[in-house]
Amino acid sequence: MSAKTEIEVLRDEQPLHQFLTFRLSRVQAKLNAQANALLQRHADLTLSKWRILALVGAAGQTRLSELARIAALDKGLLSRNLKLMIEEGLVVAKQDDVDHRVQHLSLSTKGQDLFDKTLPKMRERQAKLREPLDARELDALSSALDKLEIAADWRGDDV
Amino acid sequence: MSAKTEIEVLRDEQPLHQFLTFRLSRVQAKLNAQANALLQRHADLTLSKWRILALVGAAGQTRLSELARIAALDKGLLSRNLKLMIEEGLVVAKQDDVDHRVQHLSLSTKGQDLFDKTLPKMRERQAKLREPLDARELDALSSALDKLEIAADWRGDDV
DNA sequence: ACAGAATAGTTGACCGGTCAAATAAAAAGT
DNA sequence: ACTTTTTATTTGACCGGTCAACTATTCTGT
Repeated sequence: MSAKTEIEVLRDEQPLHQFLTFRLSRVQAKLNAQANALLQRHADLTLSKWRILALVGAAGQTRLSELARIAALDKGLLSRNLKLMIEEGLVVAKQDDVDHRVQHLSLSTKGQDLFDKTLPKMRERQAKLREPLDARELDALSSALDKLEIAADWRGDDV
Repeated sequence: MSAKTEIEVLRDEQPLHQFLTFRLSRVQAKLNAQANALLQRHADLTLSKWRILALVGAAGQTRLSELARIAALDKGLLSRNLKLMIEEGLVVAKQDDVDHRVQHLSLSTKGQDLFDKTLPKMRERQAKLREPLDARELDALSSALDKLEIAADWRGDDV
């Protein structure tokens, strides 16, 4: 019984393209491209901008740091995108007059309109994506994502 | 019964940060960072290089276009990374002598060694990631990924 | 045999996301 | 009051991934 090389084991038991993370990143890339195409076509938005639009909209009023915290988005990314969106008149920023560091962010009417116009399309997409999944799968997927997210925080110092 | 605005509906029923795709991209970003950190620490590899190493290793002998097809990786990405990996002596490229366009790729001994050295760490990580998931969840996650990948190919021309 | 399509791979341009440093203001400690 | 630390945001540098254009070679159809 000769020992198998790692490569043979991999080939036999779990080809790379079945690694959870590998598949995940493929799927995610595709979803990303899909969303970007959809947004471009309907709203002249990038995915990042759409997310920020939705986050600001849902929050009603926030600040950059809160968005970064809640959505785990990069501050730099937020700062740059918000700057653009403010220039485009989608978001309004109002300086706090007690703490001069913070800006209060909210959607302009234009931003709300764009959001209201776009959301149904995105909802429809979400529905299309969920459609092939039954309730049990959705549920399991959801809890699996939660657990993966937690496991992804672990820095494997012992491995 | 006043109609709710889209924003209210969103807030009530399905906040953005619960959108499947949003969570997916967050989880994926974290997993990515985790993998990169692990690889940096143990093997001086990027995630892309590791994947290519594993793909070439598992295939035994391939060509760029085959990798692109199988793994749905970008040709440019592959070309650049392979060029580096060939320089680093991890991969050997041998020109086909009938079709002068194609290069046959395989791992060098050094590449194999690196792969054999790294795979257990990566496997351990995969195991750690799967660990908190029960069989039902793993199963659902797997089939959900397949279904999502299919659904992600749909370009919503009717939406 | 030859023109045009297809295929393999490389390269350049660009863009989004990430990280770290810089700036600025406020809070906390002494 | 004054130095240090923390917090909020901006900016610069960089890197990976994507897309399109380009080169080189082979295949196909007439």
